[in-house]
Amino acid sequence: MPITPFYQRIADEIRERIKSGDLRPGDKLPSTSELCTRYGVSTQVIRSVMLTLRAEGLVEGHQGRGVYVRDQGVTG
Amino acid sequence: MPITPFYQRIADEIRERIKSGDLRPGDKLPSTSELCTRYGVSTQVIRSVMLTLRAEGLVEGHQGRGVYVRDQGVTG
DNA sequence: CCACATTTGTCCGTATGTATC
DNA sequence: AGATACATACGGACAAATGTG
Repeated sequence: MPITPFYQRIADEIRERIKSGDLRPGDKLPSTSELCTRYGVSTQVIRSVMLTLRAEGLVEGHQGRGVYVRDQGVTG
Repeated sequence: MPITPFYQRIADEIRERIKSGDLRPGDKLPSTSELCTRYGVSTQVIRSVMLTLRAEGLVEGHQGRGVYVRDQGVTG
């Protein structure tokens, strides 16, 4: 049984929080440094998480503001 | 007008090649080091490209073998 | 089965740019 | 002007799977 890498576990957790409604559209995710501290990983791992979640259309990042949960099922 | 980052340009190019049929399901993409040399970027950039393309379901990587174009529209 | 090269996967540390507050 | 915060990129290191000889 393969071990799950950090970036995937974190992505899974955030994805589940979004799908379960714990995190709703418009909600702001914790900052990158906050997530780094919380999970004990580097910024690269968090970047991988956000890259994945963005590609899936679940979140969108804004420089200087933060990363926000998108309205699910909305592409524009 | 924003400049397009490397990882996004490379991802766009590969994505277009897949959607246009230039790269077909089952085709093997060039190796990571090959792409690094070709585009003059680091492995991290290529990793970001593959992470994005994988999240989009366009390709799938296999350790020791390579990255292959997936049958589009097939989830399993 | 073992040794080796190849290739993808994962992670760390650091630096710089740009946008927001 | 400064602090905060996301975005991009480089370099280095090690693990795991595969194919070849």
